[in-house]
Amino acid sequence: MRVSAKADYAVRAAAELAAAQAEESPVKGERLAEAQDIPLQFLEHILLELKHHGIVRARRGAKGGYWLARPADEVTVAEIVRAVEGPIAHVQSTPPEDIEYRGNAAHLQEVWIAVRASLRNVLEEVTLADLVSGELPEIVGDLTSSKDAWVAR
Amino acid sequence: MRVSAKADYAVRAAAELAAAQAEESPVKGERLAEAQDIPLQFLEHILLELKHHGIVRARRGAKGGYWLARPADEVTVAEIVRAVEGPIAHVQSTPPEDIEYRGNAAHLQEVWIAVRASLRNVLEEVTLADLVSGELPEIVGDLTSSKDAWVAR
DNA sequence: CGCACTCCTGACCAAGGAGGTCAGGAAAGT
DNA sequence: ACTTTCCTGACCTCCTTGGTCAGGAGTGCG
Repeated sequence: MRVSAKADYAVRAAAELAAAQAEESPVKGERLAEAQDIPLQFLEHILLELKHHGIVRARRGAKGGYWLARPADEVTVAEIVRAVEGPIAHVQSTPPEDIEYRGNAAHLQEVWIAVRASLRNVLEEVTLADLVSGELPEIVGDLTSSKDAWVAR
Repeated sequence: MRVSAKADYAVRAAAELAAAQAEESPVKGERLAEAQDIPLQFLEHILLELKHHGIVRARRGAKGGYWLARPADEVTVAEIVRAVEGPIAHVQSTPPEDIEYRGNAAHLQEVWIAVRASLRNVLEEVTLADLVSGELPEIVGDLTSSKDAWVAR
């Protein structure tokens, strides 16, 4: 139930690309790496994965670089996380809807389904445009408004 | 963002213990392992962790076994997951409230906080008693009622 | 007491993932 | 031709996952 460095890096780099969408020229990997303090060579692997998933485009050579394949308000955080981490909220590497629980754990499946749904409610609502502008969807505001949400347990 | 086998096993075993709370004698590890089809020796390690976290108690010898340290309606799924997996929704192994994001990713922190809060909303609401009875809290019903929640993406 | 039973503990192990680095190749521009 | 930048695969170290194995220590019973 943790977020990997890769996913964190991927979202941050994508946020930079979203912000740069106005400029009509691609952004170099080096600039992304510096802006977000991410190891360059590792970042390029991540960007390649995003490219393979159709989230990002790239061109090589002088004046080359990366840019978003779609408008920033059509790319969700969920997409990016899935591109680099795989499916969200799998249990033992299988999707919760495929698991059959026995005995007194029979209803555990519904709990894991609910967990996945609640993650989706956040991650699929937030777009890169939201992230860059800081105007996050209502659900994020609701969830973060409680003081409780900001303390560890 | 996945649920480990260990966490899944731990919750299932705990559910069996919750159901057995009426019988006034401890439950053997072997019986738990068979009821939930969990490798016995692995399960005993897990039960030991739960014991160290004060969730479970145990006695050895003939007529020994495990039982819940508290009533089943006072033990949440969140507690069990934390006992075996550690803190929920950490990013790069640090809690989201301790991370400082720069540049265009500045608001990413709020997103991860919201992710954690939404997980807590589910995992801290569901108790072992809920799980065994099948009468899950309202929030779980809300989240699982949509057909959408049951399909992969 | 002695013994069977059950939990308790640490060591170990194979496979894979996390989080990178390195070296070289292939397109694009000038 | 040459530089720039992405593209790709190989490699690396450390840690986690999902276990197994061997033995020790407490508990109850005859």
